[in-house]
Amino acid sequence: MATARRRIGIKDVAAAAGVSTTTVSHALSGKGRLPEATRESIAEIAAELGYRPNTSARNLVAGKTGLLGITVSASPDAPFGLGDFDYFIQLLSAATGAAVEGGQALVVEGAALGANAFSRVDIDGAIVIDPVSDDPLLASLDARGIPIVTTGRRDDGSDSGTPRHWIDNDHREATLSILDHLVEHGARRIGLVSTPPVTSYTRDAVAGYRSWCEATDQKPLVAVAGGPINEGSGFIGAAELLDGPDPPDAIYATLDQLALGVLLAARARSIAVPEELMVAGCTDSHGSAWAAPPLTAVALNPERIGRAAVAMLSSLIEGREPEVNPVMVPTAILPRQSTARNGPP
Amino acid sequence: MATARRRIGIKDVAAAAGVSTTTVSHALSGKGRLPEATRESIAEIAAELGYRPNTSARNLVAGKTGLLGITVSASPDAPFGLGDFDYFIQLLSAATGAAVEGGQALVVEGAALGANAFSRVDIDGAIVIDPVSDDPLLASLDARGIPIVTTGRRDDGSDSGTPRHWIDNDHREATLSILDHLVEHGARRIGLVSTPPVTSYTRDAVAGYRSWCEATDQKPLVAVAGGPINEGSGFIGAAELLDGPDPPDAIYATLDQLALGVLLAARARSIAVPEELMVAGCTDSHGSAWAAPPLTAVALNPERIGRAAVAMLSSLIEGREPEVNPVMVPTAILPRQSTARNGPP
DNA sequence: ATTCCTAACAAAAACGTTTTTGCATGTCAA
DNA sequence: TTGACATGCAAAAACGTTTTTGTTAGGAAT
Repeated sequence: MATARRRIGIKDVAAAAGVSTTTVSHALSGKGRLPEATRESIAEIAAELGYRPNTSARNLVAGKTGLLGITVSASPDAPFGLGDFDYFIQLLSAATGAAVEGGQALVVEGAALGANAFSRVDIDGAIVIDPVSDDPLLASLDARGIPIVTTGRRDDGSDSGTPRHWIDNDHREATLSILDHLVEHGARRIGLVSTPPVTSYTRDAVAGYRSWCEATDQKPLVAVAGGPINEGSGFIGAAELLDGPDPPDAIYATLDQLALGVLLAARARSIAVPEELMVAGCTDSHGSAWAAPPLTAVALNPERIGRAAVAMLSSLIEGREPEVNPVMVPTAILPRQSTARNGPP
Repeated sequence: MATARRRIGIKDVAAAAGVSTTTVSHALSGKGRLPEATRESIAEIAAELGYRPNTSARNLVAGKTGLLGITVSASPDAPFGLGDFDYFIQLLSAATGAAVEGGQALVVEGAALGANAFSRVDIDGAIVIDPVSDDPLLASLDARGIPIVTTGRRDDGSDSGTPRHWIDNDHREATLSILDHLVEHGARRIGLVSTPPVTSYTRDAVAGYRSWCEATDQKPLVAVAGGPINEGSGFIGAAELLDGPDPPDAIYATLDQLALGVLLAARARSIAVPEELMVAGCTDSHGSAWAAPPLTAVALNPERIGRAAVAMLSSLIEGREPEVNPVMVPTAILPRQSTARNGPP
């Protein structure tokens, strides 16, 4: 019954409209010189017939693949999966949504691939999340001439002349404001637990913390959690501070996973949170929200970051310089019980 | 300095090898009739030149888009995001990985799109996760003649004659074994908290539970948690059982989120877990692992499901009937503290 | 010696678009 | 009245493959 009907092509539209394929193409793309009336009538016929242009054919003449790539940069010392962090999930979801809405296909590559990412599938451009210092992936993409948008700034020693495009939060500012938040709630001595400074957000947070220490005339109290990025590392980092000669009464961790580890370290020592120790982390997550007690977090707006990255990359691929670059996405503090020492959060 | 060099095409290879493009194509694809020696030498030259076939051109002649789609089916009454469930994330990661390894591009569509999913981006085939009854998306894909692999079985009343392809766990068996696990650990009265039976896994779990009740001569004790799938619904469902005339001393929830809600309900009533109430949930997640106490879970192996789905869909697209269909993926019980009433989990 | 077959390759068509070039026709200015 | 120029459209080339259809040379069979 259901006649296996051919897909409607530009030729069918042309035939139906009594014009050439050239004219249809021009009418639909807005190029060429055609009277508005012709354009409209052709567009109408195309819509009636349910014409959908063949993407492969388009890509072929455009010399594009029609694919955007997204991956997260990873340091070889600290491997992790895309699903390990709520932040990535939210960013990816948003990016995926934005791409699909724009009729673009976005392919996600796992983190563990290093420079081999995007070697199997050809892409028109790439979004690289949180680039670590001198990631060979970036060099490889640069060499292939593939446009890149990073989420967080890239740092490869010599600024190689190529213009940079990125989305970022103001992590320095965010750090200052969470420190203020802690002080407001009664903190007297604030320690920092961070990952090694391989990403711009870590460097920014540490820089913010140090400048705050200088301004308030305190000695920085920093633990760098090496190894895998998880609760265990946070636990160890927190232990270093809590068991040290100058234990803090508040800790800010540059990642939610670390903050959860700090919470565990406090529990192991029967230190009451937030009464004896306030804890806050960067990046909100299910884990932070459901922790005991719930963790105050710096929200980074990964949804906006993801959408902005796709938009910026699309511009680049079309050969337009993006209107705004870099894009700065605002942060916000989500006050929860873990910092509610004086009254409600 | 870096000469912006053209991309190597099949013509370049042909020229370098002193043969026609036809011969190169045949040599590389294994088709046509060529002596092995010629094939090899051409392959070598192609590799030397770094030849990579243009995907768009290939797709154009093949009449394909080169894209696989994946989305999760959602009931309009219970909307959720892709990132809401660890299960999806793990499945998606695995599917993405499998696709990329196979040189395929997989595009992820959000859940909230309903039948509109895949209307913006053309795909060669689709993976639909946990299809809900009579999802219009499936009908729409069927109508467009797009091959479908489902994760979990589809149920659309009349079996419409079209052959079905799916990956699944044996949820009935899994349910029986977790019930056994609970009994072994001292449960006397086991209740079930489930979502409405719109997916095959829910129907299977409920069916398993009911047959177990029948076999053990008990009256089923079931709470159906409507509305959004989250801890709140689990809380309400658990309340219904715990505050009822026949309160259970163990609850199995068909989703980890519900199980977390059960935990909260127990805490709200000062019911000790696992001493007074054992709790287990289907699907492992970060939340389950980090809950207080950690939740015993039925692991579903989403990684294997995701990879199998991509493999099966690829077969279908190439026009081959998959070797195994359906694919059944084994489950396992992850014993944790929430069911450790008698001795260690 | 002719015919027939096969091996080894090449020429050309096809896929569905976009883009470039070309060709009428009409309008306006000189 | 003749060029110059704009307008409205079509023909044809191009994108990089795969696939279909030849073509040639050589060997075997008659």
